[in-house]
Amino acid sequence: MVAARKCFARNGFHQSSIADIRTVAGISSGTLFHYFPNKQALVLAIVASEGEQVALCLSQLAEIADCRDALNLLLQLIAELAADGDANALAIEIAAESRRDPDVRALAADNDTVLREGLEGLIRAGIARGQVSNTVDAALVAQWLMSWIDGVFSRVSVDLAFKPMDQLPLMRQLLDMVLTGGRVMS
Amino acid sequence: MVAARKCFARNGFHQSSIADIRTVAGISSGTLFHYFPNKQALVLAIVASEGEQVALCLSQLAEIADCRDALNLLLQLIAELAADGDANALAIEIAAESRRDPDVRALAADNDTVLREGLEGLIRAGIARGQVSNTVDAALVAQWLMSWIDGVFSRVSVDLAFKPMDQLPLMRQLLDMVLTGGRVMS
Amino acid sequence: MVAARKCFARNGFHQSSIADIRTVAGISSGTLFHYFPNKQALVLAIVASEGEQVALCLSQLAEIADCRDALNLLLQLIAELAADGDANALAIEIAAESRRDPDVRALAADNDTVLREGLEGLIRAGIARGQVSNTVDAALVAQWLMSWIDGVFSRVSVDLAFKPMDQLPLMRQLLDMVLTGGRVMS
Amino acid sequence: MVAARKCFARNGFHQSSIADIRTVAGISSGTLFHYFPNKQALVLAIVASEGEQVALCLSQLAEIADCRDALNLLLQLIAELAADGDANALAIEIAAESRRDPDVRALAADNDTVLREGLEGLIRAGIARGQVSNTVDAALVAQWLMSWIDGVFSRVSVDLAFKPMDQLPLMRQLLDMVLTGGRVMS
DNA sequence: GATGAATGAGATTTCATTCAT
DNA sequence: TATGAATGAAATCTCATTCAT
Repeated sequence: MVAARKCFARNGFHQSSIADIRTVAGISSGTLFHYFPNKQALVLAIVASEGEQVALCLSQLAEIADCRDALNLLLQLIAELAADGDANALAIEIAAESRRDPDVRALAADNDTVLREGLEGLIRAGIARGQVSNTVDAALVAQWLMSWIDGVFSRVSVDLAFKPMDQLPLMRQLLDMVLTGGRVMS
Repeated sequence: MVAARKCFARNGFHQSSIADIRTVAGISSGTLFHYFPNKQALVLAIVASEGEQVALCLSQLAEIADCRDALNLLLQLIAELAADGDANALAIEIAAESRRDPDVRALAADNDTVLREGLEGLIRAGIARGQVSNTVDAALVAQWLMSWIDGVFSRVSVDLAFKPMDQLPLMRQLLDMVLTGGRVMS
Repeated sequence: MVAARKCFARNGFHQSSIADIRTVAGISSGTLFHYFPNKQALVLAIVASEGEQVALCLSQLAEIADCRDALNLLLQLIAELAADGDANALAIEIAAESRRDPDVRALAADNDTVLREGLEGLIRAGIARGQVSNTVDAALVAQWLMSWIDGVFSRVSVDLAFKPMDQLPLMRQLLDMVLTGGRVMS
Repeated sequence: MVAARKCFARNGFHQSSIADIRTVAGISSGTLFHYFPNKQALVLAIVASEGEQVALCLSQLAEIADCRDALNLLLQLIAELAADGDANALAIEIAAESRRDPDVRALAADNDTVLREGLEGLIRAGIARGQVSNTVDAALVAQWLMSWIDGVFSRVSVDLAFKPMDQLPLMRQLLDMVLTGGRVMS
């Protein structure tokens, strides 16, 4: 499955033939279909594993006492992950594939919901603990962060000059301001 | 070709067969290949036409006297465009295809550069006219806006509950703050 | 399609690969699938063409003035057809395939009904014209003849020593007796 | 193997995969191939077991004192067996497979010969005992009965409205007449 | 210019069979 | 004996592209 990941990241789901994958994996086609009933199952397995990583990452962030620290760390993790070619490529492949395969879409939407609700949860926890202004609309801010996250992944892929890390200071200040509430809220 | 656009938006570049396209277009395969030497040319033509729309849009924005008005309008146009299913789908298809086909990537990168430099130009013009703080890093802000734009397109596609328009007030305030300079700059 | 017939008769539907058929037909696989969307369609086309032959044959028999002459001729035609290797082989293949593929079964059942009702019609016409005893149960006799017809096809295939023609005199006498009515009816 | 029988009857020899059979049998493929060297051996074993049943049935019929009683009983047994879905399906599968696999054909032909010669033997015994006219051509009548038997199996499979039992009275009268000799012989 | 029949390489998937454990 | 992971040949079907008409 690690081989499939590599192939898919490099060439995309539909441009990676079963022959490519089995060659990289060093197994026969029969063996491949012994473990995965069809190519879609392979794709779904990879989407699911991405989801597990998201969940794992969120559970670690949730243990950080200060909500702002947690979110700042998240921004940094995203910037790092976006710079990882394979992770980035897979994210875009999954987005594209979601448009066609309803099963992929469902799984990807689950992953997405986990992340978004995780962010929302972090913010709410921050409000509860008094670390974030109680005028903040947690759902809206979570959506805003999700846009940025998706955007960073996209940018890295499209614009070779884009360095996620360069965006961090600006985003941190904006996030700080948003969480502080004040004039910024809708 | 409007038929190809429809097919590509609906099913993706690789899932739309020539047969699909020629059926929707109501022409024979021979005729199709008379106008486009191969399938890739069809894809490139569509990517190019997207680019023309971007350029057209920017030229109109450049004529607006107040840089902030222009950028606010841009935010709104993006929010509207992202909500258009076909435009959104095509954007994602192009992003995915760019990862494999260098010709597509080159063309898409050109489109991207046009937009990014257009934004940067708007901001610089704003600085020159004194509408934007001269402490603002135009390139950085343009990149930040590009992230958000890409992110909004992505969000619409992934999260059915996401409404681009809901994000506008927040983004407008943030943009305003960023352009005003002050503490926000890196 | 004549090539497919040959292959199917020789090796059966599932033992004839597309490659076999296209080789015999002297065309490429692409061409084959240009005319038939899939292998099943090829099978169905052949089953349908068998049905047309049955209908044609029956329409000719229906024009014979004497019902007994018509039925006697039918017995002879069956005996001749059963001796034709390809026709015989196809009949058995169709019977076997009908057990699995509902579409084939439906078409084969149609063919079968046409023949059975044709026989019944011949007998009823004979009764109407006074050529056959009006104590005869036309449906039952038609069923009996159908059994014999199927049986002859089967026998030829299983028992190399079986000569359909040798059975004709016996069957003609039995048929004559049945149609004459008398003690024989149920 | 009872599981294989079930699968073969339901789906046919070539449509039943080894995986199907071993699942129904509740054993592993390794175990299956421990007992049967290959799939063909499984088919042959089933064909052979059919033959044993035929032989058993005949030996019981041979013990009946009156030849006509024995043959009448046989007609009834056939009508009952033909109505048994699995037995019927297998008979057709064997007929179809015989056309391709010489080993199957040889075994099936043996079974067939046993039955035909058994019938012939019953009739000859009847002649010897004076229960059947000595003008009767035993071989020919046996062939005629075999045709009917095969035909009944085929009819049941093709024509859902066909009830073997309905045919019995007619066949019994015809058989009676044939065995009595007289005008009916060739 | 327009057509659509023909091509054939290549894709996914199945399945009988083997063999190390 | 029993297992089931591994094999790889072969099957069906797709599709971008060509070219004679």
